[in-house]
Amino acid sequence: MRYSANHKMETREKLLASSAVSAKKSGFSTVGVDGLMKAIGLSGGAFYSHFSSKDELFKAIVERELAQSLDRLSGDGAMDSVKLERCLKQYLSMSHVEQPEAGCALPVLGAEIARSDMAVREAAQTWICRLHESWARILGSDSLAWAILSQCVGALVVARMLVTPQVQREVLKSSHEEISRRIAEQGLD
Amino acid sequence: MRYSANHKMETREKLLASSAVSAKKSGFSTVGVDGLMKAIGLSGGAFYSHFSSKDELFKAIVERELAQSLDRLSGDGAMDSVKLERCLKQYLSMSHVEQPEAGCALPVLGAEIARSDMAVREAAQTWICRLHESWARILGSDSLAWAILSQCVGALVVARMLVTPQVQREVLKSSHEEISRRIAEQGLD
DNA sequence: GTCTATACACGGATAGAC
DNA sequence: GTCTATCCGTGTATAGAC
Repeated sequence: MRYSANHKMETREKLLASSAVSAKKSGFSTVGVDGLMKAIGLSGGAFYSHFSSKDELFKAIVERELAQSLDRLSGDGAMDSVKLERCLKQYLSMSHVEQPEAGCALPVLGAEIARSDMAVREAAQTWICRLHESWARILGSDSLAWAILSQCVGALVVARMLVTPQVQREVLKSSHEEISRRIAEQGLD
Repeated sequence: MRYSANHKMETREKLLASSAVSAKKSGFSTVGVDGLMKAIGLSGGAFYSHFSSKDELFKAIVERELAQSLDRLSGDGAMDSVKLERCLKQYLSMSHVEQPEAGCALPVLGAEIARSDMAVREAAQTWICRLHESWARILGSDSLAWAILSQCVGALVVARMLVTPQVQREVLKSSHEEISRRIAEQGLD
């Protein structure tokens, strides 16, 4: 073969990483296959050697992104209140609001995932539930884990719609305070 | 004139209402001008007698939707704990999850609003801040109002990504419980 | 596997008749 | 104000050469 098996893997990985950034920046339906390929220095036609359709790419992006989020947010198993606080601070930060392309996929792609076919949503559910389980274990409460997860996602969606940095900051700070307060009340396992 | 001034107003209103439904169902960038006009029984070309561009329509949709949300969620001024609970129950319900086209625009259009130009985001900010003020007055806390607003939006975004109704219900119920508990602790003004 | 070329549908927007 | 026709760009996807 003129191209090594390794080459294909590497190209696929580059495509996934680059496409995830583009999708989080501009929305997945907005970006075209041609643009996604050009972004990694290839032509549009080469796309279909890696994915049979754009939808299949989306599923792969969602899986990759959420696996990464699980990694970032669930920690290495030993999660104490300090690490938890650091996690929250990073998620509910202005830099996260300002750089959607580098952050969590749920606030940006949530609506698009919700409109996708079953394959994508099943993938999303699997990873979201893993994320939830991880937090529920740390917090000692299934309900609280879902509530905090929702609130974090919502805070970013709301803050990103706004124009004024001060108001954005207020939104982030409010969720951060309410969550910290609730966790302090609850105590960790 | 062959068409009354009233006719234009009515057509514009029909277009706005119908387009909002389409946008909430399929995403604004996904739907085409032609489809939006056909949905109210007109041809695509007639669109530009009402809006100079698709973006201008989006701004109008956002304003109309958020004004409506403010109306639904802020109540008529006299908001007691019973009305508040009814509001939350409706927002965090399975029918709201299942029928995005009939519900709040923030969870569905939030990401698209965030990517829009300043005109749209300024309109969004104005109405979101009014909504916040209304809730803050009721709750007696700016911070709590932002936190609850974010959590409600986030819960819908998260629930809609999922496939299994039981998990969706759990997400909704968790946020509902946490919010009710927090409000009970806080007390109303 | 990647390229160029292409088929084909649909996007937003405009022009002129009624 | 609405229609039909049209311009022009872009979208996804495929075919065949290398």
